[in-house]
Amino acid sequence: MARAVSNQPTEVELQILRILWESGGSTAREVHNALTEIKGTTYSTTVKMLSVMLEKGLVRRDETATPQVYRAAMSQKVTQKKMLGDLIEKVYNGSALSLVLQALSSGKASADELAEVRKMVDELEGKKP
Amino acid sequence: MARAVSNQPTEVELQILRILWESGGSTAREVHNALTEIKGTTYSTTVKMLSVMLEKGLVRRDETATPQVYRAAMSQKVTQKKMLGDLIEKVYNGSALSLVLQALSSGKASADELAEVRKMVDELEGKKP
DNA sequence: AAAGAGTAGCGAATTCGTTCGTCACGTCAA
DNA sequence: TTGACGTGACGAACGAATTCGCTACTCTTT
Repeated sequence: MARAVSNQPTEVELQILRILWESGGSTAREVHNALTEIKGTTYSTTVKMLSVMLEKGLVRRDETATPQVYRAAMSQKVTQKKMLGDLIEKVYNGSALSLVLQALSSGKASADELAEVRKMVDELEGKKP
Repeated sequence: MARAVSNQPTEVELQILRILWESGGSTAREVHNALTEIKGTTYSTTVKMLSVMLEKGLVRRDETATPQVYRAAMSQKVTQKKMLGDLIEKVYNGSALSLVLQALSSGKASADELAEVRKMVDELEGKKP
């Protein structure tokens, strides 16, 4: 048998989604121009990927426009939350806390960033005292 | 052409690793017993997966023991960090901060957990005043 | 109208992940 | 010793992901 279909976007799909999130909407050509810089694949591949993603519902397209314009079907934020939740579930045994602690202790956080995290914690604690 | 090999463990591989992390080391039979509860696959499949993972270097095995004992080649913590870093890179455009903020704002954090996060922030700030 | 250029779609080819059937071997009890 | 049983190794098979070649259209431009 084969592996089950993942509900998560794959590697390349994610790269394309990032391009679309940044642009807000692009033609196949525009997506290709951005994609080929990091992947070196052909135009044909890009178009195929877009059509696959269309079938999966990952992107929508405006067919009235010429050339057609593609947009991400889901916002970046929603997608991030989904994938984050998935990681927490599958890799952190459902513990968001240990993920957060590990992300912080990775040592990449600047003072400013730590301050932001603190602010967020303050806010959340204010809501449930 | 086909897709490139990912350096990250796949879905099933991850499930097996979690079993091994928890047990600290198991025979194929033991892994299978745990795996079949969530997957319903055959013993043959489990053994095959283990041998694939052995080739990939995801697990080691003690061949002197009978039956052979498998252990995860990498600690859970290291694997988590790798996968977390990957997610940050590919989904959060390299910003650990936005991942942390999103994880916190998901609203799943209890008061105790928030306190732990605060403690971590305190510690980190203490190191770079 | 014919040539040129870009857009879109289809299907084939390739590799990976996953699953399983089957065979070979070793051990242990009857 | 022989038969039952568990362990382990292959290789086949299938679907998913990815890549690309080729064809068909649609506009321009000459």
